[in-house]
Amino acid sequence: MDHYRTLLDAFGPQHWWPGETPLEIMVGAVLTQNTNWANVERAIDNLKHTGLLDVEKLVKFHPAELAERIKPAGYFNIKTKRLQNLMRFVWRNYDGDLDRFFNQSVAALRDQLLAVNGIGPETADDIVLYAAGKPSFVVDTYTFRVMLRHHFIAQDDDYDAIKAMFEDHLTADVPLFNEYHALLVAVGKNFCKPRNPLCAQCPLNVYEHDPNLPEEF
DNA sequence: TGCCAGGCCGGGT
DNA sequence: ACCCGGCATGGC
Repeated sequence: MDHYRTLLDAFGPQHWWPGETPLEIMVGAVLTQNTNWANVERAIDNLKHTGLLDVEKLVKFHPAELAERIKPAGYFNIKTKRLQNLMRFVWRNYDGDLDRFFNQSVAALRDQLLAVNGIGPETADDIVLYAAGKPSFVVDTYTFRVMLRHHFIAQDDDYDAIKAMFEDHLTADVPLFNEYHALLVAVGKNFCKPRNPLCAQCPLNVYEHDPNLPEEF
C-alpha cells in the first residue's frame, strides 16, 4: 500500500482506461492483446469513424471486412474472431445490453468472460474492472516484470497467484485497482524495461537488479 | 534493422 | 500438466 502511494506521488493519476464507453473498452481489451496501444487506437478509430462500435453491428459485420478495419492492431484475423466471439456472447445472452451483462457478481462475470474463446484472464479482468467497473485486479506482463524484479513474486507464480497477492492485501476498491494497475504499467514502461532496467532512477528503487534474471525480466 | 508491444489458443510431448 | 509456435502491424 505504501508502494501504491509512492507510485501515485511519482507518476500522478493515470486516468485509465484510455477509452470512453464500456463497449469501446471491451473492444480495446481484445485488440491490445500483446499489442502496442498506439496501434490499437488506430484500429478503434477505424471502427468509430465507420459507425461499427456497436454490439449488433460487430456481430453481424462480415469478418473479412472487420479484419480490414482492425488491421493496424495486428493479428487481425484472430482478433476478428475473438472480438466477434465476445460480441456474439453478449448479443445472444443479453440482447447486446451491457448493463444487464455487467449486472452480476465479479466472479460470475469473470467466469462468463473466460468461457469465451479468445478471452483469457487479463482480457477478462480488463473488462470486469475498466468496462464493468467492478473490483478485479488486472495482471499483465508489466505487473509480472515489476513484481518479479522487486522479488515480490517468484518466476513461476501464475496469473491467479499474482492477482491474489494484490487482492489479499488491498480492499476491493475500484478506483484503487484501476489506478494501481495503471501505475504498474507506468513503472514498467519507464523504468522496468527488458534489457534496459533503469532501477537507479525508479521510484521503487528498493532493490539491486538481479543480473541472474533472464534478460526479458 | 531487428526487436518490441497492456495475450491467448491449440497441438505436441 | 507444461511447453511452444503461431498470430501481424507500426514505431523506434
